[in-house]
Amino acid sequence: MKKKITIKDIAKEMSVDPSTVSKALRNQSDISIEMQKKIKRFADKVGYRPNLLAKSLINKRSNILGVIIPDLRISFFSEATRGIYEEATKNGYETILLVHDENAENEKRKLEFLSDINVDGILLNAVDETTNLDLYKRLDAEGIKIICWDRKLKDSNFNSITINDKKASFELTNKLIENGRRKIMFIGPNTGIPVAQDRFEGYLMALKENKIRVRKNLILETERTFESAHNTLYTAIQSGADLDAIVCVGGLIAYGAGNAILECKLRIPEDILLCEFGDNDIISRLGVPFYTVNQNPYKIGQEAVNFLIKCLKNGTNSAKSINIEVEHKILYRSTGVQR
Amino acid sequence: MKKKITIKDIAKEMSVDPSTVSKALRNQSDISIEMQKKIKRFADKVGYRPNLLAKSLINKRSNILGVIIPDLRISFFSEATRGIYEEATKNGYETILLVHDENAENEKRKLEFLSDINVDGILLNAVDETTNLDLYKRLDAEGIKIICWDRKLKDSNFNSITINDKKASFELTNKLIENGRRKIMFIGPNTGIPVAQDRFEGYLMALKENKIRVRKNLILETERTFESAHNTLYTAIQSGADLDAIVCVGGLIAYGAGNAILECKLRIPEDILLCEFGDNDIISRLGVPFYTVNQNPYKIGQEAVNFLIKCLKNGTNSAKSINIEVEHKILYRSTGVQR
DNA sequence: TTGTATGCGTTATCAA
DNA sequence: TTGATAACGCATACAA
Repeated sequence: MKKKITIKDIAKEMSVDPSTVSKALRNQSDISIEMQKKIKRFADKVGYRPNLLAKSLINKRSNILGVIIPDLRISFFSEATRGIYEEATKNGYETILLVHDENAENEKRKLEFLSDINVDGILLNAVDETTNLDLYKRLDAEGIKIICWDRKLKDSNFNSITINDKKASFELTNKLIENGRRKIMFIGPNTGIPVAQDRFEGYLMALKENKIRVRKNLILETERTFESAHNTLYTAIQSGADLDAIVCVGGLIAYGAGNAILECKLRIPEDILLCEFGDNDIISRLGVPFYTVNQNPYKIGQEAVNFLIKCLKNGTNSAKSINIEVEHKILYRSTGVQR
Repeated sequence: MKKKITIKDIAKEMSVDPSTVSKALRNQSDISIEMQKKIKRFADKVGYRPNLLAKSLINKRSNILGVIIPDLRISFFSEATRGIYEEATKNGYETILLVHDENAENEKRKLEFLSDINVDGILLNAVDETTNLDLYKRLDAEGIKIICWDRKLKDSNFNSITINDKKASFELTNKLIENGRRKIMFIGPNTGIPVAQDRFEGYLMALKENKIRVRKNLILETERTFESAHNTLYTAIQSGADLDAIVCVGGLIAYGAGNAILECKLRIPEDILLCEFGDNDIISRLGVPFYTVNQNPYKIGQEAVNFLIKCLKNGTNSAKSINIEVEHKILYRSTGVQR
């Protein structure tokens, strides 16, 4: 096993002091150009690479950003993640990606890990807004900048970047009403995730504006999983729930709900219009058309990184309750060639 | 900014030596149970968390695994990744995910990053087998275990875990022939990626066994991107290529190829049968049925981790030319309820 | 312009 | 059973 070459090794080989090597490699002006060149050439030849752990132990900065996402199967998250790492790379940061799977315990472990390795900042798509709030705050206090994207944290003041969820949901629900639907169901989690609340409010607004009565049995609560959404809706339909459209808060929920609808031998879109947020690939598996809110995931990712880096550069607080809004689009996805 | 609490801080507060604290926290037997309890209680109270950087600087082990994948949009990779991190977590390892986007330069940067932060091992889905081969070997020499999954590296001896690509491709092509197709196109990259070679060989085998002549103009070369695959096939069809089925080496290629077919006003599956490897969500966007090879991505991920951990535990070499084979399934994905 | 000493947070090896 | 010291790889004041 060939040990990795260190500054010490180089220093010994060249009979100079380690500090001289260290300085030379970082273009410190108090080392002669001659010496700098000589040392750099040698370091290059032997394939020297600085140990990031040691570096950031001293610098208190790692140039690493952590990205926490709920799920890899949801294309909204993977697209946003692409925006994040491409933009981060451009700016000289390395990003590492972690998945919490809608599980607060997982999220906690991931966050602590990121703290343990001293990342500079975190781009967070949180499980919910309450469970790990204290931890978010602790990390913030430790100096790790946190930017929330897609899901904001209402009762905290972390900066965030999202679409206007309320407006989008309002527009989406209106589209359904324009299509002649009046028995519109809403299905989402109710664990205090503001993004779900905003979408719920937009839904209510649209109903109200169109003088459609809100019916309790058309409002369903589910976890953000295929199974939960599927079972919840399946049971509801079997119990006689009467709907002609359904607004789903997320992609996995829509996939589960759509599956339940088809399983109940109802047709999409003839009997029930299917809607979701995120323009997610996985819905296409159902082979039916659907309404969706395209959230510009790539752009959300890019802007989230830029926002974070700005905070890092300025050393300003990342908890100033600033929310950046990215524009959205309501789309109807039918099958066949597109994009 | 509240600084993170360290062992030194605890030691000072409790008027003991840092080394005592260190030992107590790690249940070293030479510290009295009394003392251990007292110290642990205090550490807990103040929310002490060990600094992983400092730890692994000494231990030469980080308990971190790096996972490098080509693309997040391809569900095969994301499913495999789930298998990886769930299994890794079970075994007390943290995994960090990096994406190379089929770009060797990216891959190099990611690999060096992983080396720079001293990960214990890497689960690699390589860009190709030649470009960064020296780097793979260097990392291996440094003691970082590397396991290849999905794509093996033919001329090296890194352990790997894949399906039997040749057999799968043979079976897949045979299915097409059973369906009455004779003008079967093959489209894939030819940058020395063995997985593509094996699949190509399987395709050739099936043709041969069925006494179908291999036609040069039915073998197309493309990069692993939507655009490249799309343009390549579009041009071929416009130039009069005559095919009634197409075997695509990967998901993005199939997506691009399928798109080109539909754009040329040809029907899938009536005019052309579409096939791919990986059972990828993104194909569903086309809204057409397709043949696919399900590669058991979750299982590949799990077994890859277990393989890697075994190497780590035993301290055995990870380059012994061992290949683990995971079973595959040929599926026909039509739209509607499924899974 | 170069070298020396010290420290980042942790652990291993001694000595007490 | 506990404490002192050196070390991991690197960086930075300061001395030479």
